[in-house]
Amino acid sequence: MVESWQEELRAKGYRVTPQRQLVLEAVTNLEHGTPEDICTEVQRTARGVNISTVYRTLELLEELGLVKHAHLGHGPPNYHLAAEAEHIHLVCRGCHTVQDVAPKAAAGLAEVLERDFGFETDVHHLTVYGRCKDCRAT
Amino acid sequence: MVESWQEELRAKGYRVTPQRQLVLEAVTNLEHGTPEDICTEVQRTARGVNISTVYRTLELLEELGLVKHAHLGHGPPNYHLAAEAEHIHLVCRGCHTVQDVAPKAAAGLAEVLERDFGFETDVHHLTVYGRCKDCRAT
DNA sequence: TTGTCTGCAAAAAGTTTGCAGAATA
DNA sequence: TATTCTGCAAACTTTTTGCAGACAA
Repeated sequence: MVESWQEELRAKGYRVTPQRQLVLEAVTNLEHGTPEDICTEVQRTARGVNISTVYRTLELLEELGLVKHAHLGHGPPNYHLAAEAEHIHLVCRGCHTVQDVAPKAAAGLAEVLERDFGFETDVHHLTVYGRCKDCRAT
Repeated sequence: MVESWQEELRAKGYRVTPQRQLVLEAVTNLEHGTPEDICTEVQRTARGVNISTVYRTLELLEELGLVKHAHLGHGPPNYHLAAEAEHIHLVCRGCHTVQDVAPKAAAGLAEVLERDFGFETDVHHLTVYGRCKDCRAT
């Protein structure tokens, strides 16, 4: 059976707090968000939640395997639910939009890296920079 | 004919300074380096070159197309010569080492993204996270 | 009640900017 | 000589940490 994450927290000696629930909800709602975004989202419900709590909570949730993060360029990291289907991020260096793509596009790459270098690719964390369709047209 | 970068600088109204030459040499020698690394390398030759000069110079050199940078994870960006053969970075999330790989490994990925999404992949800027051979063994 | 968690404030790390003097063209 | 460039210092942004009081178990 699948334990709830709350039970998992308690089992490990951590505590279930409103802040932790709110941060997880915010990550769920935003789909992709920076710590700053998440903090803002959380504060729509509960004012006064501190940014440092958001950082500490994201670290904890990532340790538990509930959320993951990716680096999408210059800015702060980008968090989303680990439960979401894994995907590749396409970042356009023209308009800075982020597009999600199914991981099978990178299956060949992962295979080559595995075979030739013994490298296990974390496809979920793959970010591809380039130019999107729209920016190439203009 | 190919102009030297010094002539290109002058032609654009910029000036050729010892600092700019040293930063470019440092990027050449280090192959991969953060602004901090580059600053340290430069200071082996010329003490007193300031980190802010390094940042300003890297920005200029990138604008001229002489260097490029990639984001290899949590830390600061990583600069190298644009003239170097393009390559993919494999970053191990265990030991944080960076391995360079020929871009042809990503040819299939680039092709799929081009065909299905009209996305032009900047292979040079591609960073793949995962676990290296050594870290998987232990 | 016990020990963890939070908010606050301060410290770190990385990067940018303003300005006066130094250096290039 | 006329600008551009540099070093320094200060400001800024993002993230981390220490600590005392608040809260979950």
